[in-house]
Amino acid sequence: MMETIGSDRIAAMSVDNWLPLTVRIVAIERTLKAGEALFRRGAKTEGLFEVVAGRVRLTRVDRSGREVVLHLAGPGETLAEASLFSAQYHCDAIASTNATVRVYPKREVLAVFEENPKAAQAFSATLAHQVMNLRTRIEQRNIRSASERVRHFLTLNAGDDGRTINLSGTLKDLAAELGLSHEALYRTLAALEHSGEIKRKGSKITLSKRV
Amino acid sequence: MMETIGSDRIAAMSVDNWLPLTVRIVAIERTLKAGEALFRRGAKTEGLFEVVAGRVRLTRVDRSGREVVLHLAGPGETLAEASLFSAQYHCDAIASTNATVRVYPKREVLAVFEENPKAAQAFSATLAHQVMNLRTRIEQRNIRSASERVRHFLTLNAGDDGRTINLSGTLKDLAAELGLSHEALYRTLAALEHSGEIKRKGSKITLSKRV
DNA sequence: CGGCGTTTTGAGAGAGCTCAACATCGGTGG
DNA sequence: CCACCGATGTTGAGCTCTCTCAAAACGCCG
Repeated sequence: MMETIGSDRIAAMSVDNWLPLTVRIVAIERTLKAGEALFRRGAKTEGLFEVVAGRVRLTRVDRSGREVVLHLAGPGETLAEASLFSAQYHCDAIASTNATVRVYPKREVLAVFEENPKAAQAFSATLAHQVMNLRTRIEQRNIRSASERVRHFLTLNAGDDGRTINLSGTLKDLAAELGLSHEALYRTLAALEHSGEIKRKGSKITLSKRV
Repeated sequence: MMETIGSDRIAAMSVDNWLPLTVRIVAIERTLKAGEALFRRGAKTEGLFEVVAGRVRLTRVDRSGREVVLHLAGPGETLAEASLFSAQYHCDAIASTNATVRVYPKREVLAVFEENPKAAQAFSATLAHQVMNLRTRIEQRNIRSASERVRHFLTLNAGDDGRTINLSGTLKDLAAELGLSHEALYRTLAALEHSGEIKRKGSKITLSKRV
C-alpha cells in the first residue's frame, strides 16, 4: 500500500493476491458518504478493510487539532492491517469521497493465516512494503523546503514515463498529505511552473526533462 | 520495532518471540565498528538482522546530502524485515556505536514461515507494530513547533512512572531523530528546563507532574 | 443566480536554520 | 601529569522560509 496519491502502482495491495475466496465470501460490504468515519481511534477492531470504490484516508489529530494524513487508500487497497493484531484502532479512518468498503472479520482472516502459509507470507510482504513506504514518507517529512518536498513527491509519483503525475484529489488534499499549508503548495507549484520545471494541465503535472 | 531512542519497551521486537532455534543456530555473527556500514541502499539483500549489542541506525541521504534517520535499533531488535521480500535494500544501515549483529539468512527465515504459521504470524504482528510506530513518527514530524515536538517525544518515551526518560544516545543523535537542528534541541530543552517543565540530570530527563 | 469549496495572490510575523564563537568532556600521547 | 584534540554541548544573532490571516477570482451544483 502507499501513502501518496499517485503511487498506487508502486505497492498496490490487492486482496486478490492472498486472501482466499472462502474469506472473501463472508465479507460484508459497507458504504460511506464523504466525510463519514469508517472507524475512530480507540474503537474496538473489527477486522481488515478493503476499499472497493472511492477513497478512504487514515488520519490522526494532533493536539493542536490539526489533521495528519497517514495514508490515503484507493480501490483495491486494504486498510488497518495492523489492527488484526491489536484490540483498538490507533487512528481514524474517514471517507474522503463517497466510498464502498468490504470488511473481512479479524477472526476469519487470522484463521486463514494459520492454515495457509502462502497467504500469511503475502500478508507479511504487504506489511513490509508498507513499512518501506512509511519510511519514505518520513524521509519526505524531513525535507523542510516546500519546493524540495514537492519535487520529492513528484519524482516519487511520476508515472511510467517518469515525467507525468496524475493527481487524484484536490490540491488542498495533497497539501495536507505533504504536510504543507495549501497556500504554500499553490505558491510552490506556481513557482515551479513559472521556472519551467513543470507544466500543469488540470489535474495532470508534467516534469520537464532534466533539472 | 521503534524509532525513538527510549521506547524499546514499547515495541521491542525480540527475535526470541518467533524465530525457532533451528534458524537461530545457523545465524552468523558479525561485528561492526562505529560508523561502519552493515549494508547500503541498493545492495542485494542477505536476510534479517538482529542487533546483539550496540546500536545500528537505518538512514537515507536526501538530495541535499542530509542524513535522515529512519530508525535506530538497539540490542534485541531486528533490522531490515522488509528486505525478506525484496531483492535490494532500500536504505543504509550504519553502526552508530561499535556493534554486534546476527544475520539470519533470508532463505531459512522464509522456510520457517512456510512450516510454522505461528512464527509467520508473530512476524506479521511485529511488522504491524512497526507500522503503528512509524505512523506515530509521521505524526511527530507533522508538529512544527520544536517544543511541541520535544514534548511529544518525551511523553511518548516516558518510563514506567510516566515521568522519567533515559536518553541512550547523544543529544545530537536525538536531534537528528526528531528532525531538528541540534541547536534548536538544545535551546528547547534549556527553555523547558528554565520554565520548570522538565528537569535534566545527565542523560536523564524528568517531566514535572502535570502541565 | 446564490452559495460553498477550491484555487490564487498579498502581506506580515514568528520560528527554526545557519553561521559562528565558546565551553565541556574524554581520550591520547608526549 | 598535562597539553592537545575532536566531538558534544551551549549560547548568540541574523536570515530565510513557511505559516497565518485576508481577500478575491473561479468553478461547480442546486
